[in-house]
Amino acid sequence: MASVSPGQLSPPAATRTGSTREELLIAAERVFARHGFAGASLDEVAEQVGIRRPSLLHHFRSKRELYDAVERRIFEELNAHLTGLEAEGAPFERLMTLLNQWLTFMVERPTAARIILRNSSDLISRPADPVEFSWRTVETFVRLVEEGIAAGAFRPIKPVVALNILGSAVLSFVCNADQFGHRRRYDATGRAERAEFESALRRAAWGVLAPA
Amino acid sequence: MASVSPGQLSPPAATRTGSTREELLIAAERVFARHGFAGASLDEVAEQVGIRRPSLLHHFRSKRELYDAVERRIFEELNAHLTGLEAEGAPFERLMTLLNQWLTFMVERPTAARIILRNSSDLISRPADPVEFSWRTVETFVRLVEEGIAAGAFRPIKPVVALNILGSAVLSFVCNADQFGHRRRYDATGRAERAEFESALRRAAWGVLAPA
DNA sequence: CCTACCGATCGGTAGG
DNA sequence: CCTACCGATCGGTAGG
Repeated sequence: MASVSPGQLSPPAATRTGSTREELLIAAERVFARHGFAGASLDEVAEQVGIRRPSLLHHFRSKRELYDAVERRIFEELNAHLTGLEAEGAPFERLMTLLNQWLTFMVERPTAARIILRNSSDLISRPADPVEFSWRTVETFVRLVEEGIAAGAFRPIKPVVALNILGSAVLSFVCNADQFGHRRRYDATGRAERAEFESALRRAAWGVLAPA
Repeated sequence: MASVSPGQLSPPAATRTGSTREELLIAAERVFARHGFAGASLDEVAEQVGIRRPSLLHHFRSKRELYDAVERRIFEELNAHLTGLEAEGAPFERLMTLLNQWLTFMVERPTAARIILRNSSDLISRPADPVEFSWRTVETFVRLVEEGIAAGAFRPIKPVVALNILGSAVLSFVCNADQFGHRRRYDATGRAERAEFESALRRAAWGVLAPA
């Protein structure tokens, strides 16, 4: 399967690291994040890897399949990034650990944040169940909230209400850095900006969840 | 300009209320909300009004111009929907008035919520300044926060941080009703659901803004 | 991994 | 307001 065709250029990835499939997923995440599913073109993805579209379609049989693989990969790596949630800490601290790990992941990977946020605004992107890939992420959050309620540490709130407020805040912080006009632009990767947001997010979470 | 062509059917809008331009804007908002800018087709918009695409392009010279008109209309009507903000109430109550009016508007007009939320995930949709249409809405929120800070009623927080958390919460509440899987589906127009969200949003806002 | 090709759909224009 | 048409681009396939 090793290619020996002479016309191989592969300008983007110097020294050709990783498998072609992996390179395609990375390029596709970038392209889907920028243009959305409908606006993305397979030609652009293939070009970034230095191959042609039919070769891409040898690895992924359709645009939908490529998109699904990108999304699955994002949530797998997000979940793999989580640690310390099973510990015996206080429910609120465990929830903030989760939120801060989400935040770290999204800040370092804004393409993922864009793709996940778009899931909220795209009605029909998912043919079947919209949680096909995100359910584990959602369940982790919901479980922490439910355990906190059961322990009397949180008020009895519907977990998705808290998720709507706190989860979308993380995504918006990352995605909106350039969306409020040049006068209000900020750097989501900046230390001070992150610290201010993290502390505001913590206070929001406490307001939402603190027992009455 | 009154059309007398015999092939006129106009099945969607019975009794032909409103101008064609107005009908096009309504249909376009629905189509753009569902498919996004790239995924929307002018044929679908025209068909919903009972005309052909070239006739649509007589009213709006391009897809971009149509989209811009939809977005401008949304923010105009959102701003027109606001009342009681100049009153002499406490800063926090004025801010909650604003947020609750946003919430009412978005719940009653989920197509607008979807289009605005997509502005966060679409990087390149706006050629020039991303706040071309939303700046007045953003400024209203920012001003209320700044006045609250000046009055000592709020802690000194960067207004966009509060906007990221509280504004996106409103949009997510409306847009995510069906995005957490059928087991966690909710009705964003329901009285109880709204009441629970509104109270959680208020507590989140207080957590974010309350003086240290 | 490629070239060559397919049908479908797109936004937009010409002209009346 | 229409029909007819334009070039461009799309996802996907054939075949090697």
